[in-house]
Amino acid sequence: MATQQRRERERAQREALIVSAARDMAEADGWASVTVRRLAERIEYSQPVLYSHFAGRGAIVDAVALQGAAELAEALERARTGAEEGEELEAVAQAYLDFAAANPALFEAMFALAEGLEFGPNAPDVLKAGFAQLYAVFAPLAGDRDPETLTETGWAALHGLAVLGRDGRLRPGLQQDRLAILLRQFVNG
Amino acid sequence: MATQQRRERERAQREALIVSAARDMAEADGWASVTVRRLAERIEYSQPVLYSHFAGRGAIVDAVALQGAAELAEALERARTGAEEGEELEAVAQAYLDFAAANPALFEAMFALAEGLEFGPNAPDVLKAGFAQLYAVFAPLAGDRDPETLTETGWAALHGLAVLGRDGRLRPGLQQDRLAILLRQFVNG
DNA sequence: ACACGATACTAGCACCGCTAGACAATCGAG
DNA sequence: CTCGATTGTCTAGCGGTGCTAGTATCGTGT
Repeated sequence: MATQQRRERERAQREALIVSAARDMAEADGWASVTVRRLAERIEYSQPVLYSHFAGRGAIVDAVALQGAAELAEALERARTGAEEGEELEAVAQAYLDFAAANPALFEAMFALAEGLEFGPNAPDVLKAGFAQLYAVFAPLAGDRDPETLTETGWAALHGLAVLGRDGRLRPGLQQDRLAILLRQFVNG
Repeated sequence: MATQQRRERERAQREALIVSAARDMAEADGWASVTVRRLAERIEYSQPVLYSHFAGRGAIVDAVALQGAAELAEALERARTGAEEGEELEAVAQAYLDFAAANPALFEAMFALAEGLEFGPNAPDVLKAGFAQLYAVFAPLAGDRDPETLTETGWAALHGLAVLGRDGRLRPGLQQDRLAILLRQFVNG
């Protein structure tokens, strides 16, 4: 019946609403302030409704993290394909740092909070897509070394810059300089 | 009076007991399982006693993080001074990764949980001491670049390797290869 | 011996994640 | 069109959390 489809559509819409509300709240006041109660009030439903969509609070965080992974992959791809020839690495790396700086709570969900977000061989496609973007710019530098290992190394270096920078553990205002240093190490190695 | 001193000594001892108990529990079952109630039961005191030592649960985490910073600084220094000439960088970098792998909960406290742990100019001495160890091995590679910025970059790269590796986001068993790649980029740059 | 100050405790607050059971709205069969 | 059945939502409440006010107890100095 058509009614059934409308139901499912509305349900999917509400699920998206939950995820985006959680994300907004986290980005505004931190993940600690994202409680199931407040989230329920925000979307104007009672708490059990949330549990009909997600297994628990953790699953909501996971959903936000997954959304973040998708957006990150997209941002990296946009940066790479939109870059001048020969400047893809700089563009992608910059996009990674920009993404982390622009969406700190989202980044936190992806790399600190999410428990059910699998990496490795069984990782969701969006994660693999993100890694593929990094691979596309790092692998050409591998030479005789394993390109995947080199990509992992480059990613980790970039990631460290992002997280330490976000937490105020590196001197502010010098992120560009650090990125320049890092990339020079990689293109010259 | 001498009694007063004994009191203070016992008090300091109990404070250390709290910190080490929290650390042990976190390392054994994760930080989520470190609740004030369980911690109180573990040290065989009631909860308010904890609050006479620390402002709250967060302050206990901070104390653990500070202890971790001290141990990390010590481990790095030991690695550096104990290394063969010319291999200080490898030794220190390896020590950093080993420390993160051996004390995941401690590392989490330091870089994800601690809220009251200041970095930058007002950072506690132990943190500066740790950075100084990194500076000692990275700065010589700076050439015409700012040695502090290069150190920050090297630290970040190393840190990224540590955290992504710890969370299972890089293929296991290849940490050595990645470190080798990373260091080669830095010594050749 | 006794009053006093320090110290630890019991009990309870508001809030958390989560869920059982009651209730209402919608659907399909006759 | 009516009436069970099913689906969906809500109210209320459980155990646990961080934290604290008020009470009792203990050791101390006079």
